[in-house]
Amino acid sequence: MEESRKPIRVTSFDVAERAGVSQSTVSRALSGSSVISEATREKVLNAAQELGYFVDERAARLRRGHTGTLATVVICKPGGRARDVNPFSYALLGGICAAAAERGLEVLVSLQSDTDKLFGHYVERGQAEGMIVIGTTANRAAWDYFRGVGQNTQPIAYWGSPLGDLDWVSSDNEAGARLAAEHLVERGCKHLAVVGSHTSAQRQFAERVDAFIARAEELGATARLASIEPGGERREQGRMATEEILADGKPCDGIFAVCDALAFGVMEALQAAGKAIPQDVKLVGFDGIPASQTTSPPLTTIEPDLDQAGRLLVEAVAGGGVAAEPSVRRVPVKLLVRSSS
Amino acid sequence: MEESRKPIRVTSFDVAERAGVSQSTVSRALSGSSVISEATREKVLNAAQELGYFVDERAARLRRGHTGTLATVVICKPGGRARDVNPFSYALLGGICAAAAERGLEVLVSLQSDTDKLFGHYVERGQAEGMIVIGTTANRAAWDYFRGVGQNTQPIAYWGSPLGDLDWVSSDNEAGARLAAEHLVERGCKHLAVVGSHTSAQRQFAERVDAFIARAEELGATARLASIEPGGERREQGRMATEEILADGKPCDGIFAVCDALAFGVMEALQAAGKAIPQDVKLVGFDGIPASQTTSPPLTTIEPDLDQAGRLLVEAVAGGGVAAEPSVRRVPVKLLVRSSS
DNA sequence: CATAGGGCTGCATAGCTATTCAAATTTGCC
DNA sequence: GGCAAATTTGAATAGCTATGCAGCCCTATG
Repeated sequence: MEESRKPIRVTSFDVAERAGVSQSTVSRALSGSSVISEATREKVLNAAQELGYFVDERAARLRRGHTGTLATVVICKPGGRARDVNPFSYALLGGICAAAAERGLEVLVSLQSDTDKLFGHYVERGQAEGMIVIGTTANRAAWDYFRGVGQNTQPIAYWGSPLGDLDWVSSDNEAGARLAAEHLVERGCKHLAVVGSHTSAQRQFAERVDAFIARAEELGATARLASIEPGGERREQGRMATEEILADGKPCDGIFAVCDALAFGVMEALQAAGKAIPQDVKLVGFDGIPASQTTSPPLTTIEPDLDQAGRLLVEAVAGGGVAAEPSVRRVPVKLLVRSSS
Repeated sequence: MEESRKPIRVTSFDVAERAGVSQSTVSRALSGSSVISEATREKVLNAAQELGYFVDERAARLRRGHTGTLATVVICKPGGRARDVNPFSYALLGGICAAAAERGLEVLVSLQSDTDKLFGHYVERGQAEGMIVIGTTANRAAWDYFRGVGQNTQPIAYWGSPLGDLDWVSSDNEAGARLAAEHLVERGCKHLAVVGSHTSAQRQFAERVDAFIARAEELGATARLASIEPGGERREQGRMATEEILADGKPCDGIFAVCDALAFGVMEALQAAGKAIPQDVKLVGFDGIPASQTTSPPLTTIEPDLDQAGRLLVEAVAGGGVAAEPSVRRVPVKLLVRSSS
């Protein structure tokens, strides 16, 4: 019963015949070429409409030599479920899709984690004109692989790599951390702590830590770093770092967690120790993920503009002036004041 | 300075020449055809490697007549930011990507909200062999549009439509609601309430409500529906419905919110009224979004398996036996017991 | 040794569009 | 009215691959 499976495509020749013109004219009329007279264009448009014609992108792309597509790779935790992907990555992906749509580009998405199945040759295969690689996971092998891909595939942009020197676009970590410090001091904190780390593998975190401490001291507060243990879950890391802060006896009335997931752990530890938030200790996070709204109290946080982030990434890949400005582009951030501070 | 921009592609002819065979042999060797001898395949593979050859998918797809691609449309709130897209939609998208990858398919993603820019003719344009349309937003015009698209575009599957009769795949609402009822009764609740609605536009919710009430009564508990006001934010809807429950004087020691976002509002209202969770009132949500972990107390919820959901959606579109089983496929759910119950 | 048959490979082509170049038509102007 | 210029259209082709068909070579069998 493979009967009516005859996908006889309506081609531009069919449209041409019906409109009484040539195939070239159809092509030009439909792609909006200005050399076609209005009368002819109308005829063609009608014929196309009546026949239910759509341009065959397969052929068009072969002929044009490009696809108008951007490949986006999301690097995730190996063996994870769809639910385990960081909500931040998803939201950033959303920003990329929106920005690409603004420029009339399609987006090809691929979640990659299994180190033995990595693939990044979309440009070489003619499936896309550029690549964006994002993630929040320290899947070293995967990032290394895509750094390698980037050597050959020119139009490429990264976000969130743990490799330190790879990102083209990132949150404005300095501005965000300064906002956090200013906010906490303004709220009356004198003795601050920042939960984060200062390794080269986490340049994002390091930038936040440095800027926070610098700004806090500038404003006359003390500020110390509570380093997280490498490996393990963020929440757990936050909890442990906080316990350390509480244990060493030094006063602490304000904490900046360099990402929201850490802040959740901080909150847990503080509340377990009987500290009231924000009365005893004020808390600020970073990233503005959705879950930061539902904590109790809701978490004050630094929110990068992910639509803007998407735009910068897409522009870096599809735009013209990439080479002109090889420095890291910074995405503006906003202080979201909620009840934890 | 447009000098060295000469994208002289390495073609299969180049590989053929280098390997000393014909282009057809190259094509066959690289696509794993079994008629090629091992010796020849090796020669070809080496030549391809040395030349850095990649198949030009543009040409291959034109020739083959198909693309191995699935278009996925995420319907969102008009005018929203990337952050405003429901985390559930994102996670489901992740499940779809994973499932597609399992079957060797590419995924083309597009977020759509602006009613005047809707587009769903990826199949007709030869960009994909099928479509998946998902969302959690009652963007009527958008859903209507894609229902129309589905009339002509055969391989299509939907999730989350408010149109009532459109979905091909959905959570196992009945099983989930029953689990919730059983759990609450088991925990000692006698007087239950369900926060949700019973309109045809929200078939998902209605199914959960019905199954919950039926199962609760079966187990000897009372159960009543607290309807949410149409329109407005979920959290707010949950808050208001809960206030109603508390106001009418009837006893209530357990609440089932038909989605997590509603549950957040319920929690807020309960705590504002001085009710302790879970001591005074136990609470269960539905969806298992990440934010349900960070509430205080963490929310017990019904979690659909989104990887499985992705598989069912992809199978519905790419698999063989679609027509054979036109009924709605149900995605298994799991009770996630946390401290709110 | 002759022949059949199986295993591999090459030739030629189709798939549909965008675009170059030349041709045809119309317009403008004296 | 006639000619140059401007506008609009058409014919032909390239883009690269996958595949049907035919042919080649080598082995096995009688």
